[in-house]
Amino acid sequence: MGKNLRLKAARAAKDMSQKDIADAVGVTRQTINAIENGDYNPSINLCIAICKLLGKTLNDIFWEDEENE
Amino acid sequence: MGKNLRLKAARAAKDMSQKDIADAVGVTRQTINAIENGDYNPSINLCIAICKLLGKTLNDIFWEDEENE
DNA sequence: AATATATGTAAAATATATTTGACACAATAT
DNA sequence: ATATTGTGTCAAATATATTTTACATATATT
Repeated sequence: MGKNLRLKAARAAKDMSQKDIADAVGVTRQTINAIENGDYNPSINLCIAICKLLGKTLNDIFWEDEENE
Repeated sequence: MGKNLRLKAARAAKDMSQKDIADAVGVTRQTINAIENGDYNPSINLCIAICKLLGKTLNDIFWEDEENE
């Protein structure tokens, strides 16, 4: 899978580090790093928690269609 | 967690059984059943596969906001 | 030069998603 | 009556997400 640049951008927009996100949603820094780098396949609940923290929706960050791919 | 009635409805709209969905996305019937009944926390890739199969987006089926909750 | 923060990565352990096999029940068809 | 399809559920096994610990590099700071 490719990198999740939309996540990286949304995080940058909030000026939060990977560790900030991790602490806020209750996972480790490595998990957030792996998601951003597209290394794996997180659970939907984790995705939802990240989206809510960043003020985005699932489609904003994790859905790929014509507009963002 | 509560039941995922939006998934159940989208499936009904396509006249597909739980097993039909399961076979099409490559998981077992029990997994689809558990997701519909809100028993657990599927991976985002599985959610995406289900959405694409049903012609819906992540927000349609798995995102909870003011409109659908 | 030394310290701190942010990121990338890896191996082993643990938690949990998912499978497999099974049984039950209701509705429908033969 | 019995066979079939769709659903709900459960226990044990397997696959994989996530944690823990650790090391490396780059950048900024004192």
